[in-house]
Amino acid sequence: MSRKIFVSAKEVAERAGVSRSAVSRTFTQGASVSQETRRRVIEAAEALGYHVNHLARGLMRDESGIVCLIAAELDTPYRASLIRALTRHLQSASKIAMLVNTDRSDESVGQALRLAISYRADASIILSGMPARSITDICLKSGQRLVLINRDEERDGALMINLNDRDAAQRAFLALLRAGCRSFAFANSEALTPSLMAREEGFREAGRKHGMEVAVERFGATTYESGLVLAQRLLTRESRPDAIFCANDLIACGVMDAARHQFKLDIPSQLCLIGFDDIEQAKWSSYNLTTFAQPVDEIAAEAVTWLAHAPSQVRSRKLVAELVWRGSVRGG
Amino acid sequence: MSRKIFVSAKEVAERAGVSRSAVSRTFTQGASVSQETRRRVIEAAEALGYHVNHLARGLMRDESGIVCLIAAELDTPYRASLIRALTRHLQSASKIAMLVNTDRSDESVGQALRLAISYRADASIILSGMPARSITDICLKSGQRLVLINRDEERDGALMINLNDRDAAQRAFLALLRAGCRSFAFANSEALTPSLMAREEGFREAGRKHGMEVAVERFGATTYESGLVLAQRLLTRESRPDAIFCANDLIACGVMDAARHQFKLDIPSQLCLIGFDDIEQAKWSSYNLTTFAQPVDEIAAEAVTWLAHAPSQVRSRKLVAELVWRGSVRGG
DNA sequence: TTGTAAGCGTTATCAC
DNA sequence: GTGATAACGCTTACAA
Repeated sequence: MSRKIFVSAKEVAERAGVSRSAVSRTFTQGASVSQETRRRVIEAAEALGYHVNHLARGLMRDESGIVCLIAAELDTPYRASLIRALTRHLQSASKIAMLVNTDRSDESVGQALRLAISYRADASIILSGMPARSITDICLKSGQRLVLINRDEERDGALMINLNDRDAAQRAFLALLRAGCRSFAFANSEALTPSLMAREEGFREAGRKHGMEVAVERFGATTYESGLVLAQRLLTRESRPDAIFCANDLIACGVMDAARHQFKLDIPSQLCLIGFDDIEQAKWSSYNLTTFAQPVDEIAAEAVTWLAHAPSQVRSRKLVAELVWRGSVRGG
Repeated sequence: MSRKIFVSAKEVAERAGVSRSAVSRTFTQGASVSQETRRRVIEAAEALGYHVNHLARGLMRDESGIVCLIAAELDTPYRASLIRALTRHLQSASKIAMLVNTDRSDESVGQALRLAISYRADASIILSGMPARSITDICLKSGQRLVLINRDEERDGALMINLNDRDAAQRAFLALLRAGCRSFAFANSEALTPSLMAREEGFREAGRKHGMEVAVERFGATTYESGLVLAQRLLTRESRPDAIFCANDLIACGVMDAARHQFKLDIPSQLCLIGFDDIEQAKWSSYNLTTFAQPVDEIAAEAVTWLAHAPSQVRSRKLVAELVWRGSVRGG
């Protein structure tokens, strides 16, 4: 099929009139080569268009330089920004990202992990789903690093990065209470992921603590469209909520649009809304959404630092999502 | 640092009581192995957690299975959805995506391409920027496939996938004209990419053809925020436009928000708007934007089909972006 | 500093 | 169908 003919170190060596090892050393960090040899090698390499074969290099070294990113729904705003941050940080650490698109099933995550093993990835970063222990065990036993972002199950030897979802939800409740809201609701999807559930439970718990009922509605995927449906359901209840905490910004935008355009409610005077993630659209003036900011860059930095450096003792990091005050809650 | 100890074919062979070649054949498409041998190999492999080393395999075969995706601003809605589509299609073709995040500079694209060569990628797909000919020549000479999406410069041997930006822009003009608009404007960024410029020129040309002046404003990056500024500039002109064609949806959303919230204009009765891309947010009821839909899935399918199959004669594909009628243009 | 030689884990070729 | 053996392109002792 495709006849690939890349130039090899041997050819460079011949042209430069040195040995193959000299070429290798020229392109290896901290190897000892004389100025003169290096110069001649570089020159020949340049002329021939030589590039070290990382496949072969990965065979010898115990680092391939590859890190596997495993995620579903890559085009979701929050996910996309996390992937961007991760690739950026990885590249700064001289690693390269392999991107595997899974559906939500744990089976497909397992498949992705197998792929990561096949390419001898130095690490895998899992953003969606939770693979079976059998496969993560192989990863870890093989010496592959594993980073779990916003998953709750543990894996010995893996790094878990989590947010203070529960606390944030409680803060959300307090903020809404202070804004004078009396009837609280939580708009969730049916995805039931750890972080989404933690937000729901945190919010419920805060309600309980203050002796207030929290209406909870769950529907479909974690999308804008679900937000529309959720608003429909919540805002037609006999005791209509005047405060809705949404599982994430996408849902919040849907809820807001339905509340405004369908129920003709004014935000925030008749309905206060809080989201989660602080996606780009939350800042858009049509939404101007009060929400919790995911520390995307910090998450990426933590992950990459951990997997690039010595296996430190830290097994779990909890980062905080700060409340960003905008216009969807009174006062502030 | 990290002690990686993956299990090799040799170990599987020993455990299964067969030769290394038997193991290799078991995992190679269309190799001849007896039922019995295969069974024993699979069993041993399973027990040991063996996975074929794609690095080593890529060394022998002339296919690594790796395809390099090169793009800037990965978290932009359109880009993110294209990346999602590409990874999905690549995976269906048993390829794996490597993701390289560039800034807009052509230099960084060149770096990305070098990386692609280093990992012996079967192909590179460029979504942003345009690398120097010197480096693309190396790619092509090495037998690496090259796909350019929405770039205008040619590279012999590469596949170019383009949209009918010019025609679309002309259609946009006609649609706005038919809606009764009298004063036309184009809101562009300063990115000056081929597709953005083609849209601008197509729109201008259509105006000229109908003897109408088209106001053009360019500002900043291709973002929502730029849209806000562009609206500011366009809507304060002495002859305020009642029709604005925007370089893309992000800008359109910004223009719309500024027009509504700042200038208190009603869409579409006082101002008609057309965007480009048909990002998720264009469907959101706050925008309900009439726009051209990028055939994202088709683009991805074209690209992957081409690079997975025999080097067909086709060097360039022009796909069409269809106009999606929503509520930001009168009539329709 | 340099070259020689022995791997790394595969697959492809070749006898059997 | 199977098992040796020779690549593939690189890194790294080791000896010079």
